[in-house]
Amino acid sequence: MKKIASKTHHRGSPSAEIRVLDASSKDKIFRSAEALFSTKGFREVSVRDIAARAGVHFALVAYYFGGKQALLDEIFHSHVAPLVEDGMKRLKAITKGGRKPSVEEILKAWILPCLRQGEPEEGRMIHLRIIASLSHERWEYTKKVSSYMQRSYRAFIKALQSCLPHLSKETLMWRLHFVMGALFFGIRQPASLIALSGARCNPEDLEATFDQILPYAAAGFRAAECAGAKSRKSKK
Amino acid sequence: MKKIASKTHHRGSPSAEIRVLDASSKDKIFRSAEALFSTKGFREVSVRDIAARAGVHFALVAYYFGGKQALLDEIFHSHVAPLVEDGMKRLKAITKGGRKPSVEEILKAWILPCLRQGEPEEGRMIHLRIIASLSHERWEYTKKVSSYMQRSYRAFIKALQSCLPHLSKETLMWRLHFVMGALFFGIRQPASLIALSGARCNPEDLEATFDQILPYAAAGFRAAECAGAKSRKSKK
DNA sequence: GTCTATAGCTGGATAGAC
DNA sequence: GTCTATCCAGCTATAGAC
Repeated sequence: MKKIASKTHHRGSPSAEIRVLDASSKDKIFRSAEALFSTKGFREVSVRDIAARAGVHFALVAYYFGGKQALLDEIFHSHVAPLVEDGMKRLKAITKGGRKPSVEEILKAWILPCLRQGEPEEGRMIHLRIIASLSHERWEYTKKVSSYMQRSYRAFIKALQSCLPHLSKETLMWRLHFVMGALFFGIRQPASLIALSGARCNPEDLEATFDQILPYAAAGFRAAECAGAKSRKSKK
Repeated sequence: MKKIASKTHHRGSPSAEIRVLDASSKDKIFRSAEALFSTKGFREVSVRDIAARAGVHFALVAYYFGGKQALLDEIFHSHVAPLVEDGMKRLKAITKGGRKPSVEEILKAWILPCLRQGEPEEGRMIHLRIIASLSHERWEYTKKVSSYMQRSYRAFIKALQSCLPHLSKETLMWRLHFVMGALFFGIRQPASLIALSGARCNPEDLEATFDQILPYAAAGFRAAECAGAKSRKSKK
């Protein structure tokens, strides 16, 4: 409603990058849906809620996007794709010319895109919450996120392997999974830590989250392989 | 339908501990609801689904439990309370007589109740999924979990503090939060790691999860305090 | 204790007026 | 491009028959 320098969210138009003065109804719906989905998830939010928050009629959701599900898909894509791109870009930057980065550097390149470092404050929280909350809700989206991430995920595992060669690939995968869990959980459930810590820690402060998770995760990655790791790779 | 040695799930009856041959309709509904809520969440599951899976008529849900929400509350309570109890018991056991346990021991006491070590296999996954999925869905339940956990949480933080005295309380709180995130995420979204790892790691294998997370988290806890931790305790 | 029937609500989609 | 009116599906809950 106030700031209107918005990216278009259409995958089909690579030409038009930034379109100012685009606070059309369509745009308002899109932003409203982002905000609501990110806090409440998909099922909890009705088309009517979205329209109400955007100040438009709910019929317009179907008119512009084709339906609730289609709207979600568009939002989802617009958020996941840059995540992967940014991660790959950062990884390339630190491995340029065969250079071997430290664990910290690699983790930083993995974590920062999740926290959308560099983006304007207003959209950052929404962004991660979308990913966290949707992948927590709908199985299809977990699958989608995973398949989107495959490429960058493999590259990161490879990088980690070359700087922690004594660890098995499986262990590295587990540990990277733990990092994602810590990030997503913090962002999806800030209330939990806020309540338990008596408001002394706040996961909504993304800088603090980063400062805290990096040394913790880096040290965790450097831990020795656990005893039974190889013997029971996948028991089930 | 097969094994019927079930605990009663009524908080009001502390006397009757185990009641065999209780595979009544009420019990079937309860179990069915546990299974469905744990995999799909609350909103995604209808009373009709629950009844269908239990093989009874959907009207019975209201008859026995008073409604969908009340059923959920009962399930929820029956799962969270033991979690806290078990954690406290384990913590007491390792600190008995003023003994100072290691980080590993403390974390073990925190993690194992979450994974319900010692319980029969069939119910373990359901249990944690209930907590993870509900606290991801409804804000009230995050609040409820938090308030239930306050007591044991504080005790654990205190124990950690006494064995890692160089770390601030805030840092310990962050790190314990990361552990919970890793656990919950793994259990709620096993598909994610399974897909990304090409089925080489499986978070549904709770023993593997434990083996993997313990050395990782313990090493993470031992990491030095991050530089900016004190200065920007809670910026926001 | 169990099921039928139904009331009453919410929400997504759409045809058509403006 | 926007809104009205309406349809229809699916849900919870409940009164009352068996």
